[in-house]
Amino acid sequence: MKDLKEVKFLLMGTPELARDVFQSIHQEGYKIVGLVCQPDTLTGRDKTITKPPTKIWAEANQIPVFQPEKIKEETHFLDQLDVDFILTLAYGQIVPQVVLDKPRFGAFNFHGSLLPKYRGASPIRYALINQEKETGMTLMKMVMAMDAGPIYAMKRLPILEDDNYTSLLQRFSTFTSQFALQVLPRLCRGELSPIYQNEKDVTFAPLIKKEDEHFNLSLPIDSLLGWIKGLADIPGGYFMYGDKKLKVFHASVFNRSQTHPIGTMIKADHEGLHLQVNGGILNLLLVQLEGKGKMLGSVFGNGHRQLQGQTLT
RNA sequence: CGCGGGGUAGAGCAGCCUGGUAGCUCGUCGGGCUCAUAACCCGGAGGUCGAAGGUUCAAAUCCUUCCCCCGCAA
Repeated sequence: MKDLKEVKFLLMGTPELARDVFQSIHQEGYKIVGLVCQPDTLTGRDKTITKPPTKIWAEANQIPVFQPEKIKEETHFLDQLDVDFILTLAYGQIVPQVVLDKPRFGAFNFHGSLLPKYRGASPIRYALINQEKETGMTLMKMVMAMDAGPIYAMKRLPILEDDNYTSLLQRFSTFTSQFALQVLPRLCRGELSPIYQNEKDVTFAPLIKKEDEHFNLSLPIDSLLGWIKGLADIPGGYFMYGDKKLKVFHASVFNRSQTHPIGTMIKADHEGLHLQVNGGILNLLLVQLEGKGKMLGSVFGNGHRQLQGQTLT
């Protein structure tokens, strides 16, 4: 490959993380021939049309945008394109083989885990849920099986003690941008060699479903804390208090004693909220009752002292 | 007009159904106790009850309209 600036990339990605990384690639001077992202959606109580972050960025930079409803069935947008590499990052749809075959030098994916761990839709969240000490980004060649292709490059990222999904995602943004800029020149020149994934070490990070947002009180306290971190701040997991959701965005282990039935709100006053869970007491530090605003556990407890002694489910 | 919850002192809540001189906790200010304190005791300040209109002798409370916040659904 003569000049890196002549290599034609087709980018595929939808959320903020993809936008930030794509922006770095673009600013570095790489030639972007198009962006593929999820369709616009109607969002919010007033149903306003929301464009994906990557689309907003692409439009601002005069990059052609393609938003197939189902890329499995709509690939005609490829006809007009001349593509050397496809780079995917959190696109949101399974990419069919006919698309993977389009680029001259292959389709590659940035996946937010240390493959072969956490194949699937939610690798970053699952690293938090399982209380991993580190995660990372993997550049891999795309094959039809989800996240199963050979690894071309990988970079590790430590997970901090007080990380949640929001903070970790934010660090992933700059981290992945750097990683991409380091690795793209070598990819273009064909200097990276594939390492096949060891199927024995494969684990999965499936899409987080609605019901997963309801915390499972039978889980041990550390696991529960992992779920709180993995779901915060968006969408935020919850316990049920009566028929209302009580979201918990931040919590800590108060102690590891078990003196009450699981789910008992041992303490609810201006000093805080203490919830008995399996194997310890959780100090709920940032909560939100359905219909109300987000507030500190101590502030919420101050106005809801009747919660003391009640049971969450 | 997608469904639902809510807007009451600086903060978080109760009161509203069954109209009648606005209450609780925290904070704040002053005093007391104490070696001391974020602890405890006593006292005070602070509210046009989201906005406008209506019903009534009387509206936080009932009716109408509007504004704003939040959960869900998409």
